[in-house]
Amino acid sequence: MATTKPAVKSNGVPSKREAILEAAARVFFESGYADASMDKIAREAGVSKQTVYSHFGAKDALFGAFIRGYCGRLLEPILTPGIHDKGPGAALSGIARRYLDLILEPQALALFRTMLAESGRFPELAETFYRSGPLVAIDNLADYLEVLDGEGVLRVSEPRLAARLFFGMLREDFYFRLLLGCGDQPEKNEVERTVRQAVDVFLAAYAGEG
Amino acid sequence: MATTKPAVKSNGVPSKREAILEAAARVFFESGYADASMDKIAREAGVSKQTVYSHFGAKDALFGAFIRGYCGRLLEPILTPGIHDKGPGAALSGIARRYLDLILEPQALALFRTMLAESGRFPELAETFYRSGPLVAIDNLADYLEVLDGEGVLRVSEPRLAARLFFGMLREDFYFRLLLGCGDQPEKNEVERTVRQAVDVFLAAYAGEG
DNA sequence: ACTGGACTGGACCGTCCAGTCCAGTATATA
DNA sequence: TATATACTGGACTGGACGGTCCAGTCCAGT
Repeated sequence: MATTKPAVKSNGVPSKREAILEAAARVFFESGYADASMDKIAREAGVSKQTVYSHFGAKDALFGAFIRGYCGRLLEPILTPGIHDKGPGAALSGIARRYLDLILEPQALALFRTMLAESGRFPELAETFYRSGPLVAIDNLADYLEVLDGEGVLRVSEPRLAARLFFGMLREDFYFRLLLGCGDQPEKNEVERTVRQAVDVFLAAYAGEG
Repeated sequence: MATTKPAVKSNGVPSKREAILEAAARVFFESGYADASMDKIAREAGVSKQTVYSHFGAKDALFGAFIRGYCGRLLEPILTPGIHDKGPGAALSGIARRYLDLILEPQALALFRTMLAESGRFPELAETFYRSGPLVAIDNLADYLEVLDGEGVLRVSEPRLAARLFFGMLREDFYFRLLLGCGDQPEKNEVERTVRQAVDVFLAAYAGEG
């Protein structure tokens, strides 16, 4: 049933389909999957319920479209090229800051919480999410580490594992606190302190004797 | 209405209250909060629905009792004394292994997933969970690191942050994969590899020049 | 023999929600 | 102007679930 119209009509007005997707995003972000109602999504989109159903067929399909739409955009801010030519310290710090900014943002937290809650219901979606989110970040850093190893700047025998440890350090504990909803957004300098410490640890460990 | 009977009667037969709590644990582990039905819990407990309600009053109260009951038991296996007198490498490895065994266990994963999903509905419970789970582990390791720093074995200027980074490294990535339900339980040697690498990184970083 | 309290089993209520149906309206195209 | 298409709005179905109610059973203690 899902039509294949363009997201935005030639006249610049977003199509109904687009309006529904945006409303769905808002509602899913706010309520998760189970507590989001199709009535509310229709109301938010300024569209009748039937229109929602003729575009997306069912709630889970709408949810799938929403997730897939977001996964693509997730990592754009991290994958900025050109940060690699300032030396490993600056590069790692830059990657770290960008990564934390991304995953600590309330919307990203809400999305991740929702994915966790519904991973049982949507195993394939969880997989998609993982592949287009966390995994890409790891792969990217691992590639960079491999280059550094090749140049002899660092000694990293297992770049993928090292990358995973690095991101793990960054998330450290307040990622969980935020997911659990205890504790507020961290202060700028808390983030900075974590970044500095993690980068220091990482560089000290992989400097020469690795 | 909640009676204060002993968990197990003098004749060794578990009381109804106990049976209900056990059934609730099973059902909540399996289905989370929202998808668990009171009818099912009553059925599993071999008890009438009314009995459940006369013991616990409401679904959220039953859930609270269940969570609080588990929080206490969570960390017992980590806090084994006597691992500290084998040198930092062995001690850290021991702590790391125990920690991973604990958090990667399916039941613990299910509990954590449920807590994340319901943290919005039960903020106080989430806080309780955090305090009696992750926080205790961090505090414990931080204390130990402070001792090591005092003895001059390591140079750890911020023990709490260091502890958080250490546990973060251990969780690295497969904790997320497991939470998301993609990827199976890790092999024994995968765990071992992560432990070794994390301990190496940590020791290298905090060895002398800290 | 009687009492009081725990328990059963099942009917029942109100609510919420996904998904369907339909009669009517706007719009664009031919 | 006629016809097809997209859409509206609201009524409706069917089912799940939390929670209540109640008639009746069981049993320990007096």
